[in-house]
Amino acid sequence: MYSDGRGRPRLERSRRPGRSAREEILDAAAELFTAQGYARTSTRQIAEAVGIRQASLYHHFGTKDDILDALLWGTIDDPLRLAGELLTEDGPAAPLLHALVVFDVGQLCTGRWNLGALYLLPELRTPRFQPFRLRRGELRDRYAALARRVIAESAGPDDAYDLPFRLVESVINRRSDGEGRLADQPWIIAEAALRTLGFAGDFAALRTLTGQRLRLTDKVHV
Amino acid sequence: MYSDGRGRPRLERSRRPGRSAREEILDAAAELFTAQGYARTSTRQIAEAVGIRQASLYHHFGTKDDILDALLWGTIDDPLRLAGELLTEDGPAAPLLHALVVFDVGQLCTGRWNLGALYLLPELRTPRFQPFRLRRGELRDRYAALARRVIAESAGPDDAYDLPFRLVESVINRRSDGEGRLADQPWIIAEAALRTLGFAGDFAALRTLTGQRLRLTDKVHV
DNA sequence: ATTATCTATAGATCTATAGATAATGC
DNA sequence: ATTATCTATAGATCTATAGATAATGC
Repeated sequence: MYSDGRGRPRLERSRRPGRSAREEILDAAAELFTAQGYARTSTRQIAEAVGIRQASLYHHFGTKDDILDALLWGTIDDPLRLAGELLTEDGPAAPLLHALVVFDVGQLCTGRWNLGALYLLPELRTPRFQPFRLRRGELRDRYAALARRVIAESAGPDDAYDLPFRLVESVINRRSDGEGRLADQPWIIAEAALRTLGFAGDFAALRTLTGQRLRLTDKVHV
Repeated sequence: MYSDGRGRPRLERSRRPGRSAREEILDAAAELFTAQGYARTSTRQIAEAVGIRQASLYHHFGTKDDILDALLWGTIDDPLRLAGELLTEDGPAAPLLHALVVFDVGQLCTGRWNLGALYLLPELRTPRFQPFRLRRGELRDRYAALARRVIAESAGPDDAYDLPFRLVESVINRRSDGEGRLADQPWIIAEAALRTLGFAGDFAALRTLTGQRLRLTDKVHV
């Protein structure tokens, strides 16, 4: 890896966290894209937020949409892998879905920027981002698979299988609207997701179970 | 009202529904803004979709964002008024919230375009659209007021008051993702909203009640 | 006279490329 | 030699305005 002190010096001191110029750019772009949207954010604005010249961005990213693409992929890996692991487990599905929701909402709520807002950008509907859309569709499918198991166990409504995923998405809007204590959201949403599926078991027990499980996987994954 | 056959003739025949040029423009802009977003839709594209020249738009709207503004206000009036009326009613709150959700989701699902997607545009966070944001905040507050009544009646979770509104919003994403039978959504979401509040009553009875109520208000409002 | 369109364009962007420059590494 | 920055700019937009034109209404 080259990057430390190589190349012509910048005119300004860096203003961003991140070990490399690439990370600085991603941090600045994340702030601007989530706040203003993609189209309204110019490459000049991103460069200014980093403390470099507009053209210098193109040493690290080939095009503007490569920056958005890099941000998007960074958000999907962890929940997708966790969902895949949980699906392989036997036994009651409610604790599995509970843990997935708590983890995913936690990630959406605690990030430095509201990266989930990137999923709402109209640019994502263009062909450029189809690979990402497909990958996110896989995550939605895994939510649905877990949800169907919970419905079967709880004799819940057959048509509710998509709601847990949608409830998780809803925290993006909530965070954009600047509402509520975000720290509570994972537990609120996880409980609500199970309720929509007809689950009426012991939520307090689920909370402790999920707490244990995520502390465990924390060490492995995060 | 002047407009029929007055003014210089267009070069092309109109391609859009709508009695006035203004309505044609709004229809074209609705299609393009919901599909591509606001920033990526040029005034030239809108004009082409109508069958007029780009500059002719400015006879009907002062600026591009006046077009978006007009679309937004057209979506909020009916649900806001219905929510206000329902809040004045006494008796159990569950049927009131049920009716509001069914109506609102129905409107979001059956429109010619997915107008709810306009709420997700990053441009809405600019000061230009603050009046609209405030108005939509009122609708959210009315949902929350009804939800709190349902929670009190059902001994549900105190922190779930925002979820019905968020579940209604979720059909926007669902429709954007092109998923599921939209005709079912009002009933699915209304039931789910009540479940998140701890309501465990007779959903079949609620469906018939809401059916009657909305057929009634249909005659008055829609 | 009034209205709704048209043509033409000013002025302000914005992305990406070309090529120079100032560091470090070998 | 390699790297990361810089300066300068081409080329392609896009919004909104100015002013002409072709209808109808009075």
